[in-house]
Amino acid sequence: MASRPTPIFPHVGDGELSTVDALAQMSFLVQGALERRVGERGFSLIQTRLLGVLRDRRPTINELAKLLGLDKSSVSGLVDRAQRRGLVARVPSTLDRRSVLVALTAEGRARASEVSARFEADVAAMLEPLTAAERAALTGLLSRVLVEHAAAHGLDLLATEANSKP
Amino acid sequence: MASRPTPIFPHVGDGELSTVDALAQMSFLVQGALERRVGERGFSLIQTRLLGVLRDRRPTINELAKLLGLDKSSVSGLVDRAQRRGLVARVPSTLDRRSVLVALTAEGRARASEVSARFEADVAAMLEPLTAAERAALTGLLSRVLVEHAAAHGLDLLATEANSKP
DNA sequence: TATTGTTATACTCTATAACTATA
DNA sequence: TATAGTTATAGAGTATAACAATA
Repeated sequence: MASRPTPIFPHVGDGELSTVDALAQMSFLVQGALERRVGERGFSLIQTRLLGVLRDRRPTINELAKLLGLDKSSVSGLVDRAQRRGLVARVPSTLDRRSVLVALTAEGRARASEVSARFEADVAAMLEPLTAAERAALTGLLSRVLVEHAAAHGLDLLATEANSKP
Repeated sequence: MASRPTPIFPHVGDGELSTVDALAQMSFLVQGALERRVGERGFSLIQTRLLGVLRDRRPTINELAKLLGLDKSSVSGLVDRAQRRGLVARVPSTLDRRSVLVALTAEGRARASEVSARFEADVAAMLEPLTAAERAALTGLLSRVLVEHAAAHGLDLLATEANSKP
């Protein structure tokens, strides 16, 4: 109830939380877990996302830029660094000789799986204080928010053309 | 139920979500809102956090490093850039002449308030699909998770010494 | 000797603008 | 002409190591 400032930074305190505060703090907690987890493995968050999107896609640089919300020149450098580490490969497109397709290597796929398994375990551990019923309730509430938000914003977190293309 | 890969990247899809997925996606959504919001104002997330922690503190560089989880050299540069923009000031400590205290300027305080108000509004808007009772339930569940996590990890998200010092 | 803060250096990440090679 | 990708450049953000001033 106190007039504590908005937790723009992580702050797990003692007082009552507003829903906004609780959500903000939870997001910092989850993101922090992810960053720490990938950092242990020598990855950045964006490199991890790159590997993540490549798990079920083989996009062009341009498509990657839309998927990740970055400029194509940023993606070019991102892919350079991942390639230098043996995690991805550039495959020339046969349909359009200007394009290159970016694909995971076996090594990259292995690393992506490791990191995501550990991250899942971290988040699952955070949820242990809740009973199964409570977890289900939480999932339901969050899903409602996510689905409504996606509907209201036309899935603005994803460049949807690239995604809906089979 | 499908074997969709872990959403290491934002992905608001159509299938059922696990609690871990829902939480991860929500955290990306919230962080994305924050990044977009502060980006509009020409701020980075870390600059915003810097302003945030300074709202009720006047820490040394070292204390800031603990609060933000960064090396002191990183904080030195961070403060340099904020100072160049007129958002913070370095105040020489009278107790220890090696130390400097970092304080918000009036301008910095104004910017911090603006950004946090807008961010709160964004998150509140996301929660609109829920009834008041549902929001209360969500808050309760998230608070439980946050409090248990803080207890289990000794508040590892904060450098607690600096915080518990009045 | 130990600690506080800065600086030098190196790397990642990001964007804008200019360029090339295809289309 | 327009598009796909790269490169050049500039800047923020981060860490490690070496340093000066103070304790």
